[in-house]
Amino acid sequence: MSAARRQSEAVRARASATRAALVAAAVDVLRTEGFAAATARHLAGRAGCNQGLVFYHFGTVNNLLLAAMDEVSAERRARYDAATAAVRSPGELVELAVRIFSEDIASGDAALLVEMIAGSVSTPELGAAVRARVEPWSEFATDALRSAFSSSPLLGLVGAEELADAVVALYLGLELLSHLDGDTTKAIAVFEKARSLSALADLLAPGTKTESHDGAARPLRDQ
Amino acid sequence: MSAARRQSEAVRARASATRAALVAAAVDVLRTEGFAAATARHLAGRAGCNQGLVFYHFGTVNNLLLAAMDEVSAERRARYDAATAAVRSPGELVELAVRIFSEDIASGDAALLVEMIAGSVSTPELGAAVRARVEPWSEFATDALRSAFSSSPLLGLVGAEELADAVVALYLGLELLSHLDGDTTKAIAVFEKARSLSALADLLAPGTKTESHDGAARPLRDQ
DNA sequence: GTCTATACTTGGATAGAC
DNA sequence: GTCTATCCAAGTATAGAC
Repeated sequence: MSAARRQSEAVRARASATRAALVAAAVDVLRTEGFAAATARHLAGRAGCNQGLVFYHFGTVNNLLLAAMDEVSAERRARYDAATAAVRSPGELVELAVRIFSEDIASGDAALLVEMIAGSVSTPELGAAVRARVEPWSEFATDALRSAFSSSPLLGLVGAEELADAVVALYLGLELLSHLDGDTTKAIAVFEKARSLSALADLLAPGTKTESHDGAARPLRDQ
Repeated sequence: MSAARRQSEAVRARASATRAALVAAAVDVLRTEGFAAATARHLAGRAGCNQGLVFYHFGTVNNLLLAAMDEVSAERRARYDAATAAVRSPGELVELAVRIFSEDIASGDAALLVEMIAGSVSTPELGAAVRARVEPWSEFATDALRSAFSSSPLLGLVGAEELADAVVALYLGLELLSHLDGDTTKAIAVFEKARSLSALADLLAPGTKTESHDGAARPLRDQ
């Protein structure tokens, strides 16, 4: 390997580190300080690099924010997919949803989403891009519901898409309320009730493939 | 009445007209262009007056935005109170909620609320004031649920506060989704399903104080 | 690729004339 | 009370040295 080649790789690595630092800073700022605080200067400061690099690497601040969305979307998708694979009943899906909602509100991932959607109201050029990044989550929720509720009569009454949209809306709305209160009391209380309702539903629907679970999601037969 | 007195009243009237124009402009901008677009210059332009008057009358832009919140809160509260007084069953409350949600998403009142909550993330000094203006709506929803579901077993299962918070969260979340899509298709679909579910619930809960009404949710036994 | 410096724009807020 | 003029801070974006 030539010296020139080695250097070009080092340069490339540093550039990619800068890009990653900027994306990480954008994720962090969107999570904790909101859309309006996500300025080029502030993000570059957080990333420990110069303000001009935002424009060099991403062209515009908006593009950096979209890259931040993509970053967390990838993480979340991987987590969610792994978790839904183990779901075997409506009750387990509710249990999983509660866990995911709690984690995302605590981590700020939900806040990031809300801030980008709400921010895109005042930044029309973000609208389509943000929409394209939120839509997959409605589809994900729809699929998860269809799979977990396949033997339940519920989807015959309400429809998987509608229920999925309601769940996504609840996710976003609970994030707004949690931020407003500065704590997750309300969200947690809602989660608890959802849990007990779903347990009841499992009892009333003997035709489902429910197999029960302990605290988190483990099937009974493994105990 | 002295000439001086007449003039001072005219002056006062003009001042109050300016204040009202600024508040109306703030309401309009928050509804349609979002939090970030609500700047002193833009609002004054909409109100047809000078930018400095924002600070003369309200001290800060934030105070003007809070006045805008108060304005629509008063309107909405009057409308909601009148409508809930006529509610006599869970089904009617769901019907009313659907109407209110639809109206508020169409008018932008829901958007105004969402923008102020999301905007307060980046403007911490707004946090407490916005919270104080949102909290009454959770209480309103709690009262409406308690009253309409008094003879229903549902509140024994989930609790009025938790259900109210979930409803408020759904309201906020559906607004976010509706804005994102640029239409209210998803929200309307969710509403339709809520309607059919509540009709079913009314049928299954014969102990409720349902007394029928024209509209869409009339109990079967009256037909 | 990264930095410094800078041009340009927009926004919050105040002073002073009317 | 309202307007004009202005200050100052903060933002986006680019040019050019390293």
